[in-house]
Amino acid sequence: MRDHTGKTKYLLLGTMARCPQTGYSIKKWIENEYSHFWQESFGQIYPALKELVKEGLVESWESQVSKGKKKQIFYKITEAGRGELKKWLLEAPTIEKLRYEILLKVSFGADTEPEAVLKHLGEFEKRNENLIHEMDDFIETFENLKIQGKDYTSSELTALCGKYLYTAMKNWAQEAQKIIINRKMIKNETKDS
Amino acid sequence: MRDHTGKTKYLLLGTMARCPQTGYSIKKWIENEYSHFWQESFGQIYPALKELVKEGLVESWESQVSKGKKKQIFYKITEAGRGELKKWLLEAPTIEKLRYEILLKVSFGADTEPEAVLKHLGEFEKRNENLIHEMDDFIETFENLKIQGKDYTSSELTALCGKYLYTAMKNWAQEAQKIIINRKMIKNETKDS
DNA sequence: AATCTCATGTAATGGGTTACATGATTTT
DNA sequence: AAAATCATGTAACCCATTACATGAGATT
Repeated sequence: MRDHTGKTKYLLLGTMARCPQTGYSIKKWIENEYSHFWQESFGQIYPALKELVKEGLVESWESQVSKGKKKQIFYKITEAGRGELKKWLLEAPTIEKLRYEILLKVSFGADTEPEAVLKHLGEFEKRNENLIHEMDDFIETFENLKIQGKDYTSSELTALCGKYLYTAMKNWAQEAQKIIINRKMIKNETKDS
Repeated sequence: MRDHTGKTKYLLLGTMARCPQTGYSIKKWIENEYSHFWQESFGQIYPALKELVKEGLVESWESQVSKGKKKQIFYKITEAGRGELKKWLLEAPTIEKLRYEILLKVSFGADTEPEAVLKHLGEFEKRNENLIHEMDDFIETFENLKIQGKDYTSSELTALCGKYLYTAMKNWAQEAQKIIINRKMIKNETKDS
């Protein structure tokens, strides 16, 4: 009885905890809400949904294929599903493994290709700056919605995490550029003297 | 002529750019130097090394199996290998995909299981705090080595990135806990009144 | 008419970890 | 003598992305 789905299963259950979903709506939801920290493809989602039905954690039904309606399969979390979700929520999250290719390039190239590395760092800085703005916009939107009485705490927390993370990366990129430039200057001085 | 190895290839070339290595020494090197931002398993490293030899990017030789010496296979980067490494260094690094399971849990659980989420966040905060200290120790070590004339810029840059990142995550975790607690209090007040 | 988005799905491939196998040498 | 570390490697498995296939409905 293996799993085939890793954490996908719980992500699906989590989105369904709010309201019934289709595979497609879940995909869109993840893209909007989590794309910065999580991603799922259709190749994962559709088989995982079927698996969840088999396990009795969700129920499904097809939408009436009447005029002007395309086929849709809706999925709703069951009580057993809520139990499974809660069980997972109580477990300690696994420690994330990061893979920042830019760090490898900085690491290997700061000495041999400083110009290229500086360019990468500059672009990295800019990208993170843009992401910070994105997060700010998100947060503002949520603030406005909150005034209208709706609750967007969890979306806000996610966006806030993004803001902190991207700010850190932007600042690091700036600092790293300074260090590399400094080092280059020292080298050149030594060479000249 | 496919690749089978993703970025592993370049990591191997990068480590060999400094000095010849064995598969084992590369593994240890990565664990010490990059474990926070990159990881490779033997199952990746050994086949990739053979592939690199086939491609003419590295040369290999076995150490003499004389008394008190176990078999080791050394790998040295070739000129073609350096060319390949440089080519990769000039390319823009791919955008990293993050997967923070804790964010999913915060997202799904802030409402239904606030206590569990607060616990996760507390542990996340502590873990990141420890990592900050680790990074500080690294940086200090490098500073001392620098006084002795050695160059550890790239290691320093990596550690600095870690410091920035882990600090951001620690701060976010603190902030997130505050927000959740606040929200719980407001909810309870509303209920009481 | 063409194209875009909605909607569901499968197969191939890629990339990576884990478990296993083997054996020497070093440390306790 | 036992355990840990050094050292190399393979096979199984897992997880995920990408490409492909299909077709309806909406838009340009």
